Amino acid sequence: MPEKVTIATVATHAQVSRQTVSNVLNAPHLVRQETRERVRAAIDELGYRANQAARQMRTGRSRLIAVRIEPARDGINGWILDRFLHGLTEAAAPAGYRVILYTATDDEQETSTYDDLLASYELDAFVLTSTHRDDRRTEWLAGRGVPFVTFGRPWGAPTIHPWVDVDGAAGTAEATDRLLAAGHRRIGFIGWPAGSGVGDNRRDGWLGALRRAAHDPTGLDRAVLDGVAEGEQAALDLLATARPTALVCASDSLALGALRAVGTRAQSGPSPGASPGPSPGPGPDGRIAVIGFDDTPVAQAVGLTSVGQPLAQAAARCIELLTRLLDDVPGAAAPEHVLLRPHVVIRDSG
Amino acid sequence: MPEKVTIATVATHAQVSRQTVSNVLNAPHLVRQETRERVRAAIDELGYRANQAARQMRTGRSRLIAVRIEPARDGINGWILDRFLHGLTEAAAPAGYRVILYTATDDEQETSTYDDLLASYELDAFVLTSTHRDDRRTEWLAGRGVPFVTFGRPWGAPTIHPWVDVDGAAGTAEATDRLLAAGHRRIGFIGWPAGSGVGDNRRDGWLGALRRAAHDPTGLDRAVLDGVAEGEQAALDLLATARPTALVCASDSLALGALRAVGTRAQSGPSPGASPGPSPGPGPDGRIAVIGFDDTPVAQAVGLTSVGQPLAQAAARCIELLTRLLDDVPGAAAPEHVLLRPHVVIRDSG
DNA sequence: TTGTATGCGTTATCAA
DNA sequence: TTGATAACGCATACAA
Repeated sequence: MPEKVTIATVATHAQVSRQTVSNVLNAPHLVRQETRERVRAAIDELGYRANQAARQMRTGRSRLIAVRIEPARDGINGWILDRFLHGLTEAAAPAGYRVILYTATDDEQETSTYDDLLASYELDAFVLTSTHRDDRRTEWLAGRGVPFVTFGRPWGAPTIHPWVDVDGAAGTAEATDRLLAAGHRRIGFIGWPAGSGVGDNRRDGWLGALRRAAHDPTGLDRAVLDGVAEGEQAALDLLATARPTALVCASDSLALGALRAVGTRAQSGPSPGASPGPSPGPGPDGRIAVIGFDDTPVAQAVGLTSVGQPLAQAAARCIELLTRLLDDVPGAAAPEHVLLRPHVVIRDSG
Repeated sequence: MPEKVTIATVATHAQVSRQTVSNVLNAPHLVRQETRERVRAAIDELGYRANQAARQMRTGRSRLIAVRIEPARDGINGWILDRFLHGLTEAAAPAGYRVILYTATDDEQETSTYDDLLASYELDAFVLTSTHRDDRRTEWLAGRGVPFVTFGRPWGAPTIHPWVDVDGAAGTAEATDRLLAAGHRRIGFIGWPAGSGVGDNRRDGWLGALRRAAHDPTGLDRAVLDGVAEGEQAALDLLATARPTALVCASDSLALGALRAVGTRAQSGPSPGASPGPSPGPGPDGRIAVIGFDDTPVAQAVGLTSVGQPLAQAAARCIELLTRLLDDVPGAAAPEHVLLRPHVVIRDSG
C-alpha cells in the first residue's frame, strides 16, 4: 500500500514549507517560478493529491454537487435522467466537481434531505431536475442562499435562479414544419392535458407552426395522459374525426400508441367503398406519419422519428452556470438562462 | 441562515463536554441514561448533524461509495443502470452511505480514476457494474485492498471479492418452461456469440430447460450481435429453417426484432398451398410466442413478455455485502456471493 | 461516567 | 517571496 502523501511530504521533498506548496496549488502567482517548478515536480513525482476533506474543513466547500435520482416512474424519464446524469458527471469532473446522488419521494421529503445533505457534506450546489408548477424546492434553496441550477424552466414562477432547458416548442415546431415541407396539410397533435408547463410548451410549438403556415388547427389535437394505450385511443379518435395525414406527439409513448393505431388502420385497409383519392386520407407519400418526442430507446427500436433533446449539452451548460455561480463574485451576476434547441431524429415513421 | 451547529454547540446546550456528545453518538453505552437523553434532546433541538469532513479527517472514512455511470451504449443498459443506481442510492442512505458518480471510457482510464478518487475523497468502497472477462479493475482494487462489490459475476476469473448477480440461466429456463407448459414443442433461442459470460449463461438456461424436457435443441438457436435488425434476421432465418413455435431471446432488442419477423410472417399470411395443420407452424394458441430479456420500457411499450431482473433488490444486496465488508472485522469474513432469480413478466407476446 | 488534550491535512493570516 | 502558526470539527487516548 502506498504511503499517504500529504502537503508536508511534498514540502519536505521540494525543500520548502507546507505553505509554499499550498500556494503553488491555490495561488501560483505568489510563488517564484523556480520554486513553483520544483514543487510541481515533487507533486508529480510523489503523486500528491489534495485531500478534499481537509480542504473542505478549511474552506467550507466540498466540491460536491447533489442530484436527485428518481424512482423511474416510467422508462422514458429513467432514460433521460440517466443520460443527463452521465453528462453532468462528465462535465463536472474537469471543473473539479463530483456528483453525489440522493433520493426523495416528494418535494416535502426532498427539502428535509437538503438539510441533511447540506449539514453533513456542506454541498456546494444542487442541480434540480423535473421542475414543475408550484415547485417548493426552489424557494427553499433560494431562501437559504444555497446555489443551485435547474434543468427545466421555473414554470409559472418568477425566475430567481439560473436554469437550463430544452425548447420543446421549437422541437414540435421543427417536427411540424418538416411534415408541412413533406406536403402534409392536416397535421394532428397528441399531448397532455393543459397545465403542465412542458406539455403546453410542446403543444404551442405545433400550434405555432400550423398558424404560420396558415393551416387551421381546429379539431386536430387531443389531450390525454401519457401512455401507449392513451396515445392509441387518441390517434384512433383523431383519425376517425379529423382525418389527419400526420401526427406529432408530446412523447414517444403517445407516438408509439399512435403508430399502433395507424398500423391497425392500415391493416384493416381501406373499406371497399372508399375512394382511392389522395385526400382526405394518408399523406403525400401514402401513409400517416408519426413523430414522437425524446428520441428514447423505444423510438430507436421501432424506427420512430422523434425529437431528441441535447441532454449532454444541457448537462454541460448546467455545470457551466454552476461554476460561474460558485467561482465568481457572489451577488454580482444576474441569474442566467439557457434554452437549447432539440432536433428531429429522422427514422421510418415520418 | 442558520448558525453552524457543531459538537461544541450541543455540548454547551446540554451542559456537558464535547467528548460526552461524541460518546452519545459513537458509543452511547458509555454515557449515563439521563445525560444521554439530555444530549439527544439538545441534538434534536439544535438540528445538529455531524460534519462528515471532520469525521473523515479523524477516521479516514468518507461514507462515500463510488459507482461508474456509463456512456449509455444503448438504451437498455442505460435504463438498467439507472434503476440499479436508484436502488443503490436508496439502500445506501439508511446505512449512512452516499453514492458518488464517476465516468470512465475504458478499464485503463478507470483504474487511474480510482487513484484520483481514492486519494482525494478517501472513498470507502466501489460498486462495479458490467463485469466482463479479463476485467482488470477487480485485481487492481483487490491488489490495493480497496473494498468493493461487483454487480455481475467475475466471469472466468477466480472469485476474490463479494458479488451480486442475477441468474440469467434461471430466467431463460423459466421462460422456456413456461412455453413448454403452454404446449410449445419447438422453442428457438436467439442470443449473442459465445464468449460473453452473460450471453452464454442465458443460452444455457434455455438449453437446460429443453434437455430436461427431452426436446432436441439442434438447429434451434442463433447467435448474433445485439440489435433489433439482427434479431429480426435471426428470427426470419430460424422461422424459415427450424420452424419454431416460440422464441426465447437474450435481450429485448433481439426480441423486438423477432417480434417484427413474426409479424411480417403473420402479415404475409400462410401461402395458399400451406396446410392449416397445427404443426409445423404457429404454436398451440395459433401464433408464434416471443420472450425477451430485461423487461425494459421497450418491452412494456410493445407488450413484449420479458424476463425482468430484480434490480432494486440486487442493489440492496450490494449495499448489504458492502456494509458487512466495511463495518465488520476485516479479514475474517470470506467473500460472499448472491445470485438473484429473475422472473418472467407476462404480456401479450408469450 | 465525564472531561482534557491532541492531531487529522489543509488554507488563511500575518510576520519575516 | 517565503515561512510560522492557528483553526476548521471531530474522535481518540488518557486522566480524573
